[in-house]
Amino acid sequence: MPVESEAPAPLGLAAPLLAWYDRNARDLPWRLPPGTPAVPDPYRVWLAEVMLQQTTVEAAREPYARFLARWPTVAALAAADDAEVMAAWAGLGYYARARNLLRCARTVAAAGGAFPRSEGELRRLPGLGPYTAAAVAALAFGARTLPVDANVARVGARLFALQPEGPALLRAVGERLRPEVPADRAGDFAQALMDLGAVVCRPRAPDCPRCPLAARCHARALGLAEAFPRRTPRRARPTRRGSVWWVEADGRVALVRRPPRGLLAGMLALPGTGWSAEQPRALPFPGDWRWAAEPVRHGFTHFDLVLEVAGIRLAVPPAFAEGLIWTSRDSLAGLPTVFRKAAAVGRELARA
DNA sequence: AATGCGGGGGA
DNA sequence: TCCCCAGCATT
Repeated sequence: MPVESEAPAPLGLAAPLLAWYDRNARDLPWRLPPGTPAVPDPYRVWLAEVMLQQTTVEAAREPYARFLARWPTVAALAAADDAEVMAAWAGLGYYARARNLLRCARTVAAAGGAFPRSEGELRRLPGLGPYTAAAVAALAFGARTLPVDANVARVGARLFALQPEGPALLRAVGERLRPEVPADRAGDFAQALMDLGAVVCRPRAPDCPRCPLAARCHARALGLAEAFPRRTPRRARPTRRGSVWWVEADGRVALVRRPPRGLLAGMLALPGTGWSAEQPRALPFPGDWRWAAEPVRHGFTHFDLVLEVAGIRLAVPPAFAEGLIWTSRDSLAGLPTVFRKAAAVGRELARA
């Protein structure tokens, strides 16, 4: 007998988990009720999964509805203007997702308009990593695989009292839980684990008495549910400073397009200085400027930004920089959050 | 394996 | 305030 068939026997987690899910599934706009025989539209699943990468369910609800209404099919999205999609993504963060969203839509549309069904093929599309490829395969196509997100990783870490962190934890959880995936409800199994992680097996104060898997949970048995998964200490975020300028003329304001790589790549922005540790107030040209009394503060992933805001209103639009985009003062919806904050301040400065 | 990449919701 | 979220691409 070959020794290869070392696949661990299922522990029987699916039955209690799915029974719990059938009664407690969250009502989410991109989800069909548990046990629904018809699989959902792969386009909707994919759109939701990309939007939910490192983004909370609550933050994704409204943008998801907006995107779906505006671009109801992958063909519609593939035909959209880049700037329009980037503007619609403004405020959601991680803007590489929006660029990859478009690249992926165009790839799929060019290939006939149907998403590939296999996890391996999905994995090659722009913006689909291990998680999203598995999620689309399981949720949209019923493939017997398991997407391991932060929820599933936490549930698995506690269930098996796993010590590893980061990518090693994701692998360990996948290896342990994948054999538990039932062939007929792979998508529900994944979503059940996610809901369990979000609602019961929470990062803080897990509600173990309500957990259908509590009797099988090793961390719970140790009285250490909240200690898993191990938390990696975070580094302190440095502060950077800079200035931005609200330059208004004839009801329009000067914007610029940020470079295609790096932070806020390709997004609209207010013109201004670069950002560094120590950056004094600076202006692009002399004039009757007003400085905001308080700077705008904004936290990014790895640094905090303190932005001084200067505003001026002129009779004639000045050409003080390359590539200025003169935009209606009242339609700045396409700005990332940091510039939306600064614009609100600048508009007031130029009003007086 | 480590790092860069946003923003917000909830405690 | 702090923590952490339906991760991915790049190095």
